[in-house]
Amino acid sequence: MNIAATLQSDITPEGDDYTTVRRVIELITEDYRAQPGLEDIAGQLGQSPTQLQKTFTRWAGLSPKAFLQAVTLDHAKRLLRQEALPLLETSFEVGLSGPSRLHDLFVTHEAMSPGEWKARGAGLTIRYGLHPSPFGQALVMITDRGLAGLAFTDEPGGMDAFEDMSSRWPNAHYVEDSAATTPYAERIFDPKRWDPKEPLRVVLIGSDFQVRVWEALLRIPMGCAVTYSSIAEKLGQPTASRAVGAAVGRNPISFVVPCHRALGKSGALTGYHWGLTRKRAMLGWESGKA
DNA sequence: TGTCGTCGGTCAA
DNA sequence: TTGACCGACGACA
Repeated sequence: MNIAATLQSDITPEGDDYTTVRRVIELITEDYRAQPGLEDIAGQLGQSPTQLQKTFTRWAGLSPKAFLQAVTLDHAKRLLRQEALPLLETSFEVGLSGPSRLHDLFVTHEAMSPGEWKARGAGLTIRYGLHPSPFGQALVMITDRGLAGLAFTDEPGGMDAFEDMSSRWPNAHYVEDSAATTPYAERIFDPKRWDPKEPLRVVLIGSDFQVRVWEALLRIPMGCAVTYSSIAEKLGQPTASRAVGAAVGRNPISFVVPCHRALGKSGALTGYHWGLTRKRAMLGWESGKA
């Protein structure tokens, strides 16, 4: 078995686990007033509590109880209280002093020129592939300048995600090439391989305002969260929180550009392009890794 | 809950 | 350039 195949098999169980995790999140959020216990949830999924325990530990390194706690409103509010620190002004280097930062995914980024953005991807070759991830199937898109897109889907063929992404750069040339995208997928979802010495290269394709918002998101450490309005403030446009929300929503490299760490002022998750359930899952997963 | 003010982004003239 | 339209917001009753 070669190295790539080994890594693939490392990732796959987590990918399968996501189906279970997703159902659990759906159950507790649909019915959170009833506060279903572990036994109830396991029963509804046709699993034993022990099985469920194993699934969670494998997926997030977290017990189901800790995970359920991590997706509550209270927890979101706690994350926001940590925001009192001037997180967004913290550079990557300075941020290294915080322990959780050491586990974060390190990224170098460049933005496309406005001309390239207006051309809607003309002259650009985008290679893509569908890969298992802890949050369902992930559609990875790369250019020769680095990672350009990351989307999620629960559909077997992932066509919904592909159409969503390709409509952003309709003039680009798309080539299915999962051999090329596999190394990216393996790295992105494996915290053990997040290495400041070898930052992940990403290319941000968007309008000027969008790119500034996405850069701000990249400065939020793992396991932390900020509000839309605080991003607007940091950008020097304190009244633009609503526009920030719209720009965050257009983030083409979800998870890597951590749009799931942006919350409403009340701690409410407010929205997520790839589904609120996935946003909860990401926050829960991160709280286990941070 | 609902409503309403506000401000950028986007797209079509 | 302009104007219409639309939010992953936020404040308030």
